[in-house]
Amino acid sequence: MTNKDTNTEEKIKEAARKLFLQKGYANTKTRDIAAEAGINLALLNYYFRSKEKLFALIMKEHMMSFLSGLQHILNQELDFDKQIQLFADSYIDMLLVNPDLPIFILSELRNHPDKFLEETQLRERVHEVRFFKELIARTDSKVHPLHFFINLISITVFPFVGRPLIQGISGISDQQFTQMMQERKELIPKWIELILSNS
Amino acid sequence: MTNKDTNTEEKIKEAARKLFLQKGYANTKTRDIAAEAGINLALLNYYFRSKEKLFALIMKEHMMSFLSGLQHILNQELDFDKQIQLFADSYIDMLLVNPDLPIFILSELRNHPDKFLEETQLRERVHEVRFFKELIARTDSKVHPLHFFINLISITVFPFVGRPLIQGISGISDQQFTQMMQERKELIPKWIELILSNS
DNA sequence: GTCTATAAGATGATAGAC
DNA sequence: GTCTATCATCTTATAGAC
Repeated sequence: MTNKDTNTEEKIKEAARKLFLQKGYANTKTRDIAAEAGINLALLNYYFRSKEKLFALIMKEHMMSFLSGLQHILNQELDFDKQIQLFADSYIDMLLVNPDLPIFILSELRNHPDKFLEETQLRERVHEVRFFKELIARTDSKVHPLHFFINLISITVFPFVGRPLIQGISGISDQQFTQMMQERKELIPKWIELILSNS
Repeated sequence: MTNKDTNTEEKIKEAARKLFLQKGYANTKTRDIAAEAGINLALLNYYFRSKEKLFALIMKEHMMSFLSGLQHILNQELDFDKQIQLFADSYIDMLLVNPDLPIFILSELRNHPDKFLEETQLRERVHEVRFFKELIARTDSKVHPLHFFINLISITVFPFVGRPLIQGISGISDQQFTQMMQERKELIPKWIELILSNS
């Protein structure tokens, strides 16, 4: 672990993370990864057998970090209100650091519909946790509780997925965009509470 | 126009629409398009010069239809409330027919950051219309009106982009998903009104 | 306009020397 | 473990016959 950064295997992974995230699987060439890592093309296959195996590794890693954040937050022993605040706050912070993560995951998920969902044990990891039980208790029976979870994820994550369109339409700068996302950390909990308490 | 469907040029375009939408630019091969169209590979280049030129055509077409719907709805001479209802209703109907459209546009937009935004004249087409003026009038000065537009787009469009995750986490069937999207046509206007009237 | 054949280059992967 | 050289295949695009 001392020379983790100069370790060849780790250098390749680091380069792969960066390029796959930026351009997706199909647009990233093994030669690009080798160049970015500053190593020879043959080493990629020596360490990871194939482009596909390397990708599966990176993809799983990204999905895990995306979901374990979700899982961790939603299982916190906090008041429901605090939990939503924590969710918006920490998830937006994470997205400001990794703005390309959602579009990467969602567009690759489209190309491999089942593969990654299965091996991530998505449902087992996020389901039946405190948050959902509380959510169900908070909603009347006329509206499916999932609607509110969808809303929470939507207004938190979509701005990052739709960023080019949002900036294209409104003309706001990168700095203004970041500023607005910061504002949403406080606004989202208010909006969600409002919607929940009037349903 | 009589034989529009048997017209070779149109057959190629139709095949390209289907495949590009489904798999994106990089994952679609010119051979796939030719096969899907039932014609020879050389004809693709005869009619459209290159894969890239054909793609640019299709992409622009999709963006236009995505945006002209938006533009048309938002410029309607209706009460603000009715306008939001019309937006949710007609946009969700469109998305139920073209569920892959948002992820296609957004992931290709990532790969060609500026190209398509410029030639679509995005801002000119959507900006300064009735809807936004009304939106600004409805909000107090403490919160940027764009937040509410982002919210409207988010809760309408994101479920389709995040569909694999949503179904993966919740385990709902395709039919249940469609059912919930139908429900959202009435729910979204209520939620948006609620948020707007309490800001 | 439409086809077959093929050029020209890109790309993933491996053999073999060091 | 790391490199160079190379293979085998895929992919876009074009030349040229019909």
